[in-house]
Parts: sequence; structure tokens; C-alpha cells
Amino acid sequence: MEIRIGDLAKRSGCEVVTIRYYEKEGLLPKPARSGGNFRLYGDVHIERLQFIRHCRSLDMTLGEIRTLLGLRDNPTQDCGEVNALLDDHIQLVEVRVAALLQLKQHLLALREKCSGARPVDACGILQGLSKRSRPTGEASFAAARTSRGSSTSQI
Amino acid sequence: MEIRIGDLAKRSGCEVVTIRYYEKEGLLPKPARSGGNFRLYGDVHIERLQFIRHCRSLDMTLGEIRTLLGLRDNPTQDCGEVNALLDDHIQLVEVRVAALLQLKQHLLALREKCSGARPVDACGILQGLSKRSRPTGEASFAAARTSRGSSTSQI
DNA sequence: TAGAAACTCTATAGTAGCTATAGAGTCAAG
DNA sequence: CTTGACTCTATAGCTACTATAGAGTTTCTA
Repeated sequence: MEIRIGDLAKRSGCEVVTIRYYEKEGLLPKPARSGGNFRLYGDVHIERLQFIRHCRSLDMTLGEIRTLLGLRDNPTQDCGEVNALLDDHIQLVEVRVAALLQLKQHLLALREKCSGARPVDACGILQGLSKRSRPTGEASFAAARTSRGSSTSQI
Repeated sequence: MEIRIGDLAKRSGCEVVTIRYYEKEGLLPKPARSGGNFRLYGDVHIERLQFIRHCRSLDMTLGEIRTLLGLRDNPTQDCGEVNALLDDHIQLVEVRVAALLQLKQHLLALREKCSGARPVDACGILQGLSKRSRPTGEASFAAARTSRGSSTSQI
């Protein structure tokens, strides 16, 4: 059973270009080609792409996924590395949540400085932003930084 | 009082290249130049860069900051737009927190599938990742996606 | 069987917010 | 007068894609 890239895209819920991108990045093996040079995928590719997309839906980086795929392809050792990778990932998420919650507190504090429709000159928010912020101890919010991407659809 | 880019970097806690980047992006006005073509900054630049860095520490995008700077530079209208921008930003943070918390639940559920040091072939995590995940309703975690940047230091 | 629509191909550039590098010029101290 | 610290411009790289151009292939319809 061989399908073309468009069908694989529909099945996996990701874009055609993304599949080609994964191939270029070495996450998906190069598939066979038809007479007209179209990519032809089989069950192995379908399962592997599902694996990748599931990992992505859990917000793993392509680097982490590469590691997991490597462990899957080399099933000699024990799965301690898999556990460790996932534990690290969970911890990362926890750090991000904490940073975001603190960030939200700062934003709310700032928001309270202006409630009305006064002229911009007198706006407490803009004035608050000009000062060298030190409301409760200026943490680094780098961990909270996010992309505003479109949805990662289901597989 | 005119300082060079390195001093401004030290004062603001951001890199020299970042300052030049902000200038290129039109967030910082082009400064005067010395005889040797070095940038010379005054109080106006210092305050403006502090404003920018504070906004960045609150995780605003350069686009949002551009808007705020525009409102600051055009102080004719009321500050309703400032409020609205901040409200949007707060809401965005809330959405991200919710997405991350759900993500964490999925990760923890996955993590429970393997606890021991069994061979990778039998690892419940890898097997869980191969299946077309639908643990409790596969949300889109796009809002939780983050960069793992270095710290945004204080100003 | 011709033509058009739908699909696929490669290659390249763009996104955000920087960071890193190369290669050259400037300035102050010893 | 040389050393070292600083600055300059321009370019490429990072993540995980997305968008575009221009060409070829396959499939459907008239």
C-alpha cells in the first residue's frame, strides 16, 4: 500500500511541506519514488510520522524527537533515557507555568495603574513601563516566551 | 551627557547587537555619531531603551512595543488603546497557562506508562507515543509552544 | 484526445528576536 | 607605536515551519 504525500498529509493532519521538511531534517527516511518522481509512502512512514506528530503535540522539539526516534531505532539498551527525556520535558513545562503565572501578576499590577480614559500623558501604565521595574523582584520571564503559532492539529 | 553603545548596553542589561537591532527595527531612533562613526546616546535613548526592555521582560512582542511607543509619541488621544493592549496580553498569558497545564497532564499520563528499566522494545512511553493520542481530548497546545531562550536580564 | 484542474517537484526566502561571526576601523593606555 | 578594548557593517544562523515561484505529472472532463 503506497500513498502519495498529499494523502499522508491528510492522514497525519500536517502540511505537505512539513513532511518534506521532516525528511530534509532526517526525521523521516527518504521514501521510494514513482516514475514521475513523486514520493511514495508505506506503513512504516505513516506510523513514524504519527509518532513525530504526537511528540510535537506534546511540545517536544525536533531535537528531542530525534533522540526518541534514535532510541526506538536502537532498542538495545534499557529505556531509562526515554524516561529521563520525558522527565526533563515535564520539568520544563513546570518552569514555564511558574514563569507565566508570575508574569501575569506583573501584568495585572501594571494594569491596575490605569483604569480610566485619561489622556495618554497621564496614563499610569505607560509611566509604569518607563520605570526600571522592580515590583516584587523582576524574575526572568524567558521561560515564558512563546510563539503565537497556529494550531497543531490532531493525528 | 553622551554615552557609547557599550555603556548603554551595560546600563540596560541588553547586548550591543540587540541595541543595533532595535535601531534597525525602528524602535530606537538613530543616534548622533562621533567623529569616528561611533553611536552616541543621550538620556532620551536611555529612557526609551528602558521602556523597551521592561516591555520585553513582560513578554510583549516588538510589534506590541512599537504600538505602545507610538501611543507614547502621539499623546493626543486617551489611553484606552494602552489598556486594551495590556488586557489582550494578559488574556494571552492566561490562555498559555491553561494550555501548559493541560499539556503537563498529558505528559504525566504518558510518563506513568513506564517506570522501570525495561528494554526499549517494551517501553510504554514509546508505545504510547506511537498511538494516535486521544487521552482526554487532544487539545491544541500551540499556545504553549515556547522558545528556550537565554534569560532576559533586568534593566 | 485535448485541455484544464489538481497534484507534485525543487529551490529559495520569510517569520521572531535575537546571537554569532568575519573583517575592518577607532581610541586610550603603556 | 603597539597592544587591547571597543566599535563599525554585513552576513549567516537559530526553531519549526510557512509561503512563493516556476516547472513537471497525473487525473478528470468535454
